Amino acid sequence: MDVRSVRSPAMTDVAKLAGVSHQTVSRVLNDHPNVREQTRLRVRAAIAELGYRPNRAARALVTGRSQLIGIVAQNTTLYGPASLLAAFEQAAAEAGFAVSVGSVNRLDRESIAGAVDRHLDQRVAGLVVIAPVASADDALEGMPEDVPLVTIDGDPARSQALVTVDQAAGARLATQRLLGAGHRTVWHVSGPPDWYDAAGRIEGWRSALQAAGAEIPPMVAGQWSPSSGYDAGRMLARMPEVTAIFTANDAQALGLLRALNERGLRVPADVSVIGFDDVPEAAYYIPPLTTVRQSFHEVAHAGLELLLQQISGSATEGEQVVIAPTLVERASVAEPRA
Amino acid sequence: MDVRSVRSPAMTDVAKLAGVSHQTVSRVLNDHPNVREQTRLRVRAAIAELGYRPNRAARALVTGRSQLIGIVAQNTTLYGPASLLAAFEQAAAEAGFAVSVGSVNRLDRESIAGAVDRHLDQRVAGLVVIAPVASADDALEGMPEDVPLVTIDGDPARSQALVTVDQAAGARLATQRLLGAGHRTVWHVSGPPDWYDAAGRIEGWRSALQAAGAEIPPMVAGQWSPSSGYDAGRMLARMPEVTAIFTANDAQALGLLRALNERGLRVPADVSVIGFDDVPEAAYYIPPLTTVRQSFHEVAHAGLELLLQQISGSATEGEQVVIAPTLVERASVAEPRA
DNA sequence: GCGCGTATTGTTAGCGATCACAAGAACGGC
DNA sequence: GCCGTTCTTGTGATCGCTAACAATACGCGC
Repeated sequence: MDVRSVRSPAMTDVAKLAGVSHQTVSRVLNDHPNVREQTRLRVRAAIAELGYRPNRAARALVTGRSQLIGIVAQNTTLYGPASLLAAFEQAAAEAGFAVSVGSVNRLDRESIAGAVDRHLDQRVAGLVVIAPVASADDALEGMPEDVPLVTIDGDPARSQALVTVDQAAGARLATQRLLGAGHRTVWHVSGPPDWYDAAGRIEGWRSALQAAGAEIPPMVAGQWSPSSGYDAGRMLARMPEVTAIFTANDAQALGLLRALNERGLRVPADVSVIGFDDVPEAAYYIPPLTTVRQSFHEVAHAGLELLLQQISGSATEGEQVVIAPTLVERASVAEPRA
Repeated sequence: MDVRSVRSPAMTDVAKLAGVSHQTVSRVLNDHPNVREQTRLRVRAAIAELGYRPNRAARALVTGRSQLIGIVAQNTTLYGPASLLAAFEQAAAEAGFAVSVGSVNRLDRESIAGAVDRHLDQRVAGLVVIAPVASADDALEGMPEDVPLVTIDGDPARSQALVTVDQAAGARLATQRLLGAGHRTVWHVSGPPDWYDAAGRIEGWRSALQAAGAEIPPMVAGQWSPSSGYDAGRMLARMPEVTAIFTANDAQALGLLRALNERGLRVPADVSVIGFDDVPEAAYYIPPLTTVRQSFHEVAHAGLELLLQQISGSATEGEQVVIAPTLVERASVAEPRA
């Protein structure tokens, strides 16, 4: 009696206590139909009494699948990826899956492939890859066919399961808002054009101008960083004809706002600005930033659902989900001065 | 010949190809000493030829330990936690470990315990818990003794392995900088006082004032959010005697800057401000924010090292590591007006 | 009463690694 | 030439679970 077992209880211990075979315990655990209600209860009681928890490694060994979902993301320090990651983790936890992260520093083929490989090592049940540039998509080319895969932000032209945000629609929203306020045209500080997101926003901006019959000014090519917004701002501040600017993200807008401020230009009185992302700080920029919000929560949920469908084998081939962004009105847009 | 095996190769396949027993393959894989060099090479070649990768589930089953590290964090959307997570993931990957995240929404006992439990289910090799408030520490009380555990930001009074940033030192740095610029005293907008970080910053601020013989003004209690900085700013802006403010983090400082700006106060000409965190955007606030930087990279590395020591059994009892923050000078500090 | 289908439970055989132990080879000392 | 070490390799059991199959019980129709 005094000799307490050091190791945690296994299925056979539960079986012994409940007076059944270990297989019956397994059936109860996996909700198999053909178990008598009374037996099921007895097993449940034994499980509770022993504080038994199934050994996932053993299960993974025999089924060949773990309850782990791998996620490959880049630069998870930034607001966007970090939010996506958090949303994913939460959604997965609700579905009984754990999430293993593999962040990469660069989005080249090699880095991505390495991260994917590490996850495959762990025998993940499925894989989510955030592939915002073509090179990341490319790295997925040689993937084994049999592991469920969902791509986020990837190339819609590929036939994988994919979740994206309709960047062009968001850009159109922003551009139309500025045109609607009476601006003759809208300037755009872009993100790195090899990113799908940036390309989509450029396209949406262009198409909205075109549809409105407005002049299409040259695009100012930038990066995602505040510093590139700052640089663009210094340049645009010298051009009096610039009265409305749409930036590819909020960080850029922050830098832009500072550059305009330094040059003595007031936002929105002199220049109107719209960003993209709706980071938590955007409401406290000077002035509060009107911006486009993309719901990472929706993206994560849609992505997980697609993945779970594949895992359970009920997947429709190459399904794609597109999430619509929305415009968040704050105080950085006004009519142009007469 | 044409019948290609569907399943991935196992150790016995490698053994057969190399003409040795599976046990010898295992020895090569685990770098056991007593294997003849020639044999080792033959096995390595066979491994490469088959593209063999060991099955972690099988290994975990027999050893009782996975190559997974669990990490419990709150609100991983914020810059601080997100950075810590990313740094940890990277450090762990270098050491051959995968990282499983469990974010929690609230820091109460129950949430933390739940996240810990889910990780224990996965049979993690070790656990990192970010425990910035007492309730999180409390949740760790009932933890099984045998799983390696490192706490980040926890209570130094407890005897666990712990990594913290010396918040008080950082606050002293900021306060002394402002006093050094000639301000009679420094006001402080605090974080939620039940957070260890916030408490440390309050204490450092107080002690620096005390040491300098400066008057200690009432503390303005805030949250971590920009809105609380904004609220504090609106109040402080009405008080002409306020010339120097130290905020508990950069997000607060952002809100504060906007409130001051709205009231027509210039920073740093009228009021000097120092923040805490050095978020990437801080350099692009208006004006660029002088702030205190804590190196998440160092924290993560120290934490992982402590954890790996425990996992390998070479741990010194209850070791604690303290990381020193540094001051980052920008443009939000100046001498007070005469 | 016999046969058959269905619900419930048990038995056995792996999954793919590690561990403990044993066996054979090589080598030096007497 | 025999014996005891040390180095190297192999054998068999085992981890805790699920899958496949077997066995038993029960009910029903003829």
